Amino acid sequence: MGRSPCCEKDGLKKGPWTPEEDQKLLAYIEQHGHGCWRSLPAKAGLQRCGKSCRLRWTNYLRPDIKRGKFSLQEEQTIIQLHALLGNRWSAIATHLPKRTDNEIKNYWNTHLKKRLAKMGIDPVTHKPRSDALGTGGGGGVGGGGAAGAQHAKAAAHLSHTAQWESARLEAEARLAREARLRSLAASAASASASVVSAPPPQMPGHAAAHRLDSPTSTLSFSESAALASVLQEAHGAATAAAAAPSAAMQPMQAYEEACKEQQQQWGDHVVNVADAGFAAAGFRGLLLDGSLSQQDLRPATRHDDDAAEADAGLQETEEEKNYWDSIMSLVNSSSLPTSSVAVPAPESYPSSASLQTSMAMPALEAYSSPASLLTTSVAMPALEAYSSSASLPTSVLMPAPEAYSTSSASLSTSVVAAPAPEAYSPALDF
DNA sequence: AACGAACCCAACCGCGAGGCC
DNA sequence: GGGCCTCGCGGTTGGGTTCGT
Repeated sequence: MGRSPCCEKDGLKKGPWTPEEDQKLLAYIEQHGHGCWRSLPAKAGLQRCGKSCRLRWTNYLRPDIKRGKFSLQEEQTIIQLHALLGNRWSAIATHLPKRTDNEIKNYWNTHLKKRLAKMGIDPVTHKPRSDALGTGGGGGVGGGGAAGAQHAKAAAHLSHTAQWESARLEAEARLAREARLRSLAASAASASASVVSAPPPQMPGHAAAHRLDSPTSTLSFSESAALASVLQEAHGAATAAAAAPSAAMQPMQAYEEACKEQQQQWGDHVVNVADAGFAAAGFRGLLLDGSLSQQDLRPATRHDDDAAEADAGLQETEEEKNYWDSIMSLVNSSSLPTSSVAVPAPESYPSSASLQTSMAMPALEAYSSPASLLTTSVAMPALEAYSSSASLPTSVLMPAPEAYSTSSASLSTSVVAAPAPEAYSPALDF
């Protein structure tokens, strides 16, 4: 309450910015940097509060801002990250180079939210709408209870995953910032051979040169690449899984319809239904369990004893499946930048279990040094290391958030402590 | 052509976190 | 340790534009 008024001083202008004001602000920042936002308006000759100036700069005038329509890949990224992070727009923005959190937020609210709603998906929970009817009232005692328990478990997993991802993002952000600072310091000290790799293409090089960095663009490349690698590998594993006996796949006609609709609505992208289905299984499993769901992959036959329970569970997961199928179909239909991200061949993932191994290690490796965050090719481990069908314990795959403490040193330590891929023997198979 | 509804997006507002004194 | 200040974030607003009748 003791807060000092920011924009309430008399004489300070509010509302839309004029071109003259933009020019003044731009000229001042290009010459001096923004420094202290509070004192900037007076120095720049603007009748605005510092907050307004900062907003105008970060959301509109910043030179490293891409304007215009969002690409399909950007939409996918937003949807997927929103499922993980919720309304943490700034965190989401770090994955989308040249997009501001405000722009993403607006795009979500005006486009994506409605689109998901149209598809019958709750944009808040990212679960099918009908889900609420099944579990909300707690009406079903028998099968509904089992389904509800499963759902709660899945939700808990998802929540845990989101927390972990959140902690990971923060750790990566810190590391990336440190790495870039080191990089800048190194290049300033010596113009000779570069110690750390050059800034990635998406990085606003000129902004860095002018010390006009956006606070939200520090790790866009590394994080995007890391995300892309995970998704790409999920896809790769799914492709391999699709080569397995056809009995392993459940019919998904509704999903096929959704895919067709999406193809019409979202653009003319090729969607391999079987492929996407398994990719969905993989990605959904990753989100909910940190592993591929056996239910998704096992043959249709099962024991009679747990048939009823499994039916209930299936009904539950079928809805989730629809959602993640639709998301994964988008992933499937897009072309990820394979040139920048080393992607293992699908053959490297002979089973669902190996998916766990392969998906975990690149991410872990990526944290092994701050510099590696800027060069994803360095981060990728040897593919042969992941050919075994061994599954990894979740604790190894996903270190507890505490492992990603504020210091990069402790992060590195925790990563180094993880066993080498070879250490994951087939004995761990389920 | 006119009007209202719906949509879009830049900008504002309030709050919390972190740093500094 | 506590208060103040600055900054960044997320939710919300409101004015301009587009669409439908």
